[in-house]
Amino acid sequence: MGTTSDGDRPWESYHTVYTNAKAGMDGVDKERVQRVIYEMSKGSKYFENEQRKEAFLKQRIERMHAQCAKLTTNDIAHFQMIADKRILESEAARDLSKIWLHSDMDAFYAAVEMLDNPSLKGKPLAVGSMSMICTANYEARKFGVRAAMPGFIARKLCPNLVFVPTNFDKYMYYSEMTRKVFRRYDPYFIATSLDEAYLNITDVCKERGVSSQEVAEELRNAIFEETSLTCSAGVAPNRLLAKVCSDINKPNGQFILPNERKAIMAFISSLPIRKIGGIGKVTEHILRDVLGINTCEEMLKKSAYLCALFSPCSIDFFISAALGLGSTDTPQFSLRKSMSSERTFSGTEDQSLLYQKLDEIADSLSNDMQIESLFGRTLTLKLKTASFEVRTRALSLQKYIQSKEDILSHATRLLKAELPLSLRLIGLRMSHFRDDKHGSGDPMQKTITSFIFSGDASENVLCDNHSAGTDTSDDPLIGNDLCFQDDQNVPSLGSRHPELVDEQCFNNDVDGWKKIDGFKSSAKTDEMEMYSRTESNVEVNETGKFPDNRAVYPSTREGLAFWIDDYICSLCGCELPPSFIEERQEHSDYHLAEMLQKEESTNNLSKLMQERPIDKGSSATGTSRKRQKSSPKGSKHIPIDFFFKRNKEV
DNA sequence: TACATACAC
DNA sequence: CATGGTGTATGTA
Repeated sequence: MGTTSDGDRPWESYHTVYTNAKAGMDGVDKERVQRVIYEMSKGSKYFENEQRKEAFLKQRIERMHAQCAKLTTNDIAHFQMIADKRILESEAARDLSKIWLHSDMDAFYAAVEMLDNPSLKGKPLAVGSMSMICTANYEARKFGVRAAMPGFIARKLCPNLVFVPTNFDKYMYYSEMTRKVFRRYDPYFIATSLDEAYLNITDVCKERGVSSQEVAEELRNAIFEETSLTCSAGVAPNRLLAKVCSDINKPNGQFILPNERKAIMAFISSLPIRKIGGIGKVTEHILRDVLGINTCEEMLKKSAYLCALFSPCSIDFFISAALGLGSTDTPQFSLRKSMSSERTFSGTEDQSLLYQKLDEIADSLSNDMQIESLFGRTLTLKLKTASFEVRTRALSLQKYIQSKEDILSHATRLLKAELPLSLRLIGLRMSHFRDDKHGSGDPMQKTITSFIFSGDASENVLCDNHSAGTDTSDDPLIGNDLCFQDDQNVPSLGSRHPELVDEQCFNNDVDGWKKIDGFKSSAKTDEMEMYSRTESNVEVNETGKFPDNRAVYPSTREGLAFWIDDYICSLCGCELPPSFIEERQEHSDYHLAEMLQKEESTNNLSKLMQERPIDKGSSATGTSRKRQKSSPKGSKHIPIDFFFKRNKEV
């Protein structure tokens, strides 16, 4: 490893996240792309920081290498026994009884923009700004333009690149249309972002006596007919594999992996580990440089070394993935663990300016917390220096806070201790939320939430989703351990009683939601859509930002197709059994009132929000937790509680 | 608890 | 000119 050819071809040693091949990048002149990226980056503060990080990674790799070199034959035999045991245990837990479909929209944001403005068709398009691109269409990808790449570099690669700023309200509108289709195949589908979702199609296949391939074709056709957008799908016995499969024939394609161990092993064996969700640039680098691992098959072969170098958690993740195992259950919902707000600005050391930024961020965070009725007791200040170094400073309080004043006073103290500094980003995060059963009010809120959630997560509203489950989301970490993520672990958890929910697991798959994005894919990424705030935010927050979606796009709400299948609210996804007649009426009234209010105060949303923490139910994403609030007044009577499983809250 | 990392999207 | 924002998990001290 060392210095490859830094002298002759320096660009080869500058590795960025967006230089990996993804879907649509086949005919790209990779060397030219790499060279342009290097030339445009060289000498910048960002570049220097990347070099510094690479140097640390190199040291870490060398340490691990040395650790391997010290292993004796005996050590290796010992670790091999441990590895073999884990492999047997994991294999014994293999579940081939489910059929999961992962749906991934093709270049989602860019596709929506082209649909909205047909004159963009055929032109290379990037959604985002000169600083950052969220998604590029396939025309642009031919030039090496990709999500997560700064716009000014993309323009160098493709001088005729057309830029369109993000319009999240549009993406949410189209995303909702796709979710209406998903719901017909799996009412409990898991939306991980605006453009991705996991559907358990086991029952659909069984009940209709059709193959998973037919279901995938039908679903993709339905999405195309109803949205004029294309998507790719992957079908496999678990979510981890389904996700990998949806990338195989992208765009506008599908790949079905049968529920047969032999087929799975043949598929996974030659699969580059980087294709697996949870294995990112760093983990890939470490496994390749330290152990020569590039594929899942090699990961199994080197399992003894993995056991010698990583934590149990990480080992389980690696072994599971190498065997093609993954989560097969539908996760329960989980509660939000933190909420944050951060902003990048042109670097400055002007303290009054920095305190002003802090004020804005505290205000933003406080507003978001009010929307979900959250009170937290740990505040974390995040700083990024002008040289891109990131620092965090945390403080835990005795009492739970939410107001801008409380947040700002503590944040100011934290910041003051760090100055003087030249900064380019300031962020605030609150965590350790009050469990409050009713922090704000209605005791029922939570309950309801849970309900809601059940639906799919995502989407809707309230829900949060996220968490629970498993899959992918998280990642493992690397270091020396990573944890696994998904599946594997999950199996056990999954098998527990869903009723109690455990939440332990969390996250994962589901999560997507929050972010917005859509990105996806291909190997790593395709689009990234960044954004952030949850969908809900969008709705709510939009306030300031967008004009109110509904006014522009008839979102679901306007359609008022309130009760899907007679029990699922089409606006927020909440489920109320048919017998809850009164409650449903109230719930409908709530949405109606909400819409009316919004219209009245289209421009005052922010104010509105502050006054009523309620959030409109809608939002989606949010994670759970308090979000619930949404329930409208309906809560009055409703003992709905017992319908949900309630979790713990943490 | 505090902080740093990795990762997803 | 110019390299994002939100959330979760884990390791380590």
